[in-house]
Amino acid sequence: MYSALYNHINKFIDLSSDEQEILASLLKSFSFKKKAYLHEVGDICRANYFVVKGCLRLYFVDIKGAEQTTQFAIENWWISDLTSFIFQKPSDFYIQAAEQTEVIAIEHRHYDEILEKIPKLEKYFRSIYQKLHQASQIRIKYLYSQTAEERYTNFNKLFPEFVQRVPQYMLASYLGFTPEFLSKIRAKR
Amino acid sequence: MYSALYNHINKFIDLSSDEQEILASLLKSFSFKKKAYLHEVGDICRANYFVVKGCLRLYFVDIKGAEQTTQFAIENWWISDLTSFIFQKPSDFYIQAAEQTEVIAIEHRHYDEILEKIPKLEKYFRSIYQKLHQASQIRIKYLYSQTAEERYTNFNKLFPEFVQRVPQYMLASYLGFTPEFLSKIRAKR
DNA sequence: ATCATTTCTTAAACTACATTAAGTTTTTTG
DNA sequence: CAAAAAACTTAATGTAGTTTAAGAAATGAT
Repeated sequence: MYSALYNHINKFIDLSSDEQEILASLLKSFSFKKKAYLHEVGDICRANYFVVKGCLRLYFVDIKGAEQTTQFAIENWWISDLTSFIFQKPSDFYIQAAEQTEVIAIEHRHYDEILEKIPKLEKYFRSIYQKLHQASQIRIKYLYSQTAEERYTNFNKLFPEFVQRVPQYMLASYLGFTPEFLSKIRAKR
Repeated sequence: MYSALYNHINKFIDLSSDEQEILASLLKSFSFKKKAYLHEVGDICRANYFVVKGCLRLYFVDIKGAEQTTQFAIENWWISDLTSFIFQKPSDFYIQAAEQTEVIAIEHRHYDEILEKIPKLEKYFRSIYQKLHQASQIRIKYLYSQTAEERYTNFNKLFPEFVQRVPQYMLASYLGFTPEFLSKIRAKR
């Protein structure tokens, strides 16, 4: 039970078995079918989700009605709409399963409690958010320095397996262009 | 000494005076003139910087030779090239003072030490990185959903004082367009 | 105050990518 | 395994924003 998360946590800190037990009492597992929603626009993002198996995506629908995927989370990554999660206010985003997905969830009412009862986890989450911030800095740099085609080529080189996992239209919006343009890029090869 | 930082930290946690003393022994203050570099491309980002007064920017020079500003930090924000700072490897970025700026610095060799000696600070930095991640999520959403003109109008509405503080060419690149286009937008009004 | 430097503006020509729309292929479901 | 739904492709047309280049205005240094 929850061993995927324990293994991940233990890469950063050492949890005693007492602490593991406390933690276990405050977690929940969920399973989502492909295309199921963890929450929709207007809902409150009730939990911070750790992906055990599968793939989630965070997206919104823009003014023209197009889905814009802004984040993916695969195995061992956390995902949530943080603003909605922290302040428990309605989200502007959807979180959807891009594949059949198993998650471990920390619900909002247990988030502070977990950190109070197991202060060591502050270090774990500090590390997690630090990594997320690092990833953002790199992503923003790519968005600002490369053309659409370069972003695709580069992403494909860095994460070839991942590119196979999700529909192209999700990837296109994540990389900041239209599915039609992605087709065009691919046709060139 | 360092009171700007203590005040900020105390919004998140309570530091004892013992802890403040330990912390003080591991911090350094620096002052930078407008346009001075905290580090340049190829240098290692030696410290994580807390802005006491003034404004810093993180930017890189793209393949066409244009400066792309990817982050600003004003009073009470932290800034660094995290990848370079954490792994102590050469940076792809410049960090430059956009104004005469006073900072408090945590140098890399003291970063882990500070967190070990004052574990409470894990919570502080968890909160800081959590906020930064939240800001990134919002920023990415704006980048993906608004036109250049909307981004400018919106930013101007949210941070009117800040828009006055930095040259337009820095703002233009931060918002993802050229200075010429910004002039065009402004001419419309 | 004056000169040099930096920043901002204007406008014409250009281009990377979006839009629209129709057709094709692949995947899902009963 | 057939029908429906979802995902992908192609191509013509359109446009938001870039590029280039020159001049004007603001700021800084002596």
